[in-house]
Amino acid sequence: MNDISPRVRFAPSPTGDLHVGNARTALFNWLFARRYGGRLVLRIEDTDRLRTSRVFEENILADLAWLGIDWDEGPGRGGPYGPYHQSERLSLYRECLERLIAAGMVYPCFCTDEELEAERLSLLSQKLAPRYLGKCLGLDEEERRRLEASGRPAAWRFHVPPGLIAFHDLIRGDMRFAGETLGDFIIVRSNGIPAYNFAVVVDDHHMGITHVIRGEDHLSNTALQLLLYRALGFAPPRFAHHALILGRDRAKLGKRHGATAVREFREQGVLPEALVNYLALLGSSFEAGREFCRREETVASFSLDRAGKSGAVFDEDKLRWLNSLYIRQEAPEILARRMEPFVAAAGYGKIGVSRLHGIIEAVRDNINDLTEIGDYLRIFDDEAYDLSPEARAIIAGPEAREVIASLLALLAEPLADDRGDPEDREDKGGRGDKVDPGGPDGPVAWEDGGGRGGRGDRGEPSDRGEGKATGDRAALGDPEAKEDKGGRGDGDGLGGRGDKVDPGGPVGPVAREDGGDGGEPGDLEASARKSDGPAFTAGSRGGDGLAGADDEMTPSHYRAIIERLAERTGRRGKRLFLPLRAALTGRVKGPELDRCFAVLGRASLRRRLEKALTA
RNA sequence: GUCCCCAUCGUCUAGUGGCCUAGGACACCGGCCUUUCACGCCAGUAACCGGGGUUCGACUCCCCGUGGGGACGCCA
Repeated sequence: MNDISPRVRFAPSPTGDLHVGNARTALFNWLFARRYGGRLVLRIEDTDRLRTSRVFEENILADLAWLGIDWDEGPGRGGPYGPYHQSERLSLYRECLERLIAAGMVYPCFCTDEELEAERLSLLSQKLAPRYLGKCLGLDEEERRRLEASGRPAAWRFHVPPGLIAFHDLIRGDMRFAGETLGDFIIVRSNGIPAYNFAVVVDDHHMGITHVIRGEDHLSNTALQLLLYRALGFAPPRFAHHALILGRDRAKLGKRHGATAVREFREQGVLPEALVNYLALLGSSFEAGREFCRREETVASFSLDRAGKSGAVFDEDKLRWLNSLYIRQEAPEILARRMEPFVAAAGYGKIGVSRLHGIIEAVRDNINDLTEIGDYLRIFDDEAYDLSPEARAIIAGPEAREVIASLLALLAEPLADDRGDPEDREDKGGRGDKVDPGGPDGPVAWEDGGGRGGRGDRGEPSDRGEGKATGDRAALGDPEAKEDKGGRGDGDGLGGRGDKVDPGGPVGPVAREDGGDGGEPGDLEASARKSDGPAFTAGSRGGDGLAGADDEMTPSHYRAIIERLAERTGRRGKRLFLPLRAALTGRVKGPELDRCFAVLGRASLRRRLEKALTA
């Protein structure tokens, strides 16, 4: 075993959910261990019998796992320094206590809570620091024996010797405390269970911890612990105290500041990668002013001396911003899987995979957290179709009705007209819009693809980079395809009202247009955006109102249709789009309209337009 | 109250004596792009807590104030 490699630990007490502050401490330790090839020990500090709960412990472990913070030794993993629950290490503490008793460095204290409280108040009223004055230290043998005989339980206090206690903190520099100001503290309670400072020292030493990285709120405990190391003859580890996370009011982040538990963020649709990124960034900084930094890179560049010394306010806006970045570049399959619980929560648990992918691809640029998918699922759900007051107001205008009616008419026209040969457009290079939807100037869009690197998903270009032609079923390079039962390639006719036809449906490739090549690290934030989505074609039946499009019209087809609509009505811009958006989605904002069209499909489109007209 | 820590835009930060007329990001505000909102792109508003030193020269070093935070439990 090499003594060079550091051993750090994260030691939560299972008395509540994992708080982001603690999660950040855990992350720092994890980062430190990974960065320097050390080991992370997870130790459960369950010495507070009343508040400790098994459920909390399980939740904490689950939250750490969710964050991707794994430990090398500890619950569930074992290790050579176990057990890893303090409640199972009582004999060890007992031994150490005996040694201190033998050395005469501790004494039994018979003071009651009331006595202690009275002393505290008295000191406070004299404007003195509240601390134990050592009443029981002066007990003579006889009194001591009498108290013991009376059955009064005694706690053990460590007698703090006068003198300077100095140490070097890896983050804050040289630190010094005067022993005189400390007051004797309890190391073993009257119920025989060790108190925090004692258990920590005994465990950190016996577990071979080399670096203690924890919050600044433990700074003053360090002095006490150092005294214990000295008394026990243990070599102390190195210490690093990071600043705390603050709430908007600059006070230590707590319950009154809203969401503070990792669990809550998870429920709010925050991705673990985003939270980890944010926590690593908070009160610190990556090199070169980077903000978006994946785990691996964070590990590679991690250093204790990049940690700031002052408290940092937790900024949910920034967390959400990072989250939106991760949502936008996450591989579709993974994103879809992450969305599952939220989709189910919105009541669409049975939606078809390809259908879901289509919707996700259409809206991912519009959402900042996973819960927002619910809204969009509803928008695309025919059964939930409903006009918001704003939408209703827009549709009420005669001009709007005219636009809607025109689109309806246009949709009724022979398909041949607006359907083109979709193949190829979104090929990697982006160029391709051949489509030519029946009109002279076909859509000229999608010219962006070209030089812009893609969305820079460093790492997993292949999963999404291959823009696939849409019309062609064969092209489903979509890995997810298999999940769609029987993606048999039915004819492309729109003849069949999709519902019945082919449940598995042609799976629209979920890929995005961009070339996966782009992405040098760092360009994500500036990556190219617009892409013409895939054809959100026919979907599997969901059993809910999200049957899916009944044809294979792609966004580009619809662009062409919209173009013609513009010609016919002479309306452009918001005078054209707003009524359409309102009528189709019932909302005034949302994903690009052509994508919405494609997701809905022609039949649904018509039904909605008709409904809007009669609304 | 005592002890300890901290102090650059609203927020997170870069800055380690001259490169600073202080840089980046979020948020905000404009503009552009998109035949619409959003996304994206471009630009803008906005900070060195105060006072003394040290120095040829301080955001950077020292001291004192002030402000904020943390700790003062038989919680961890």
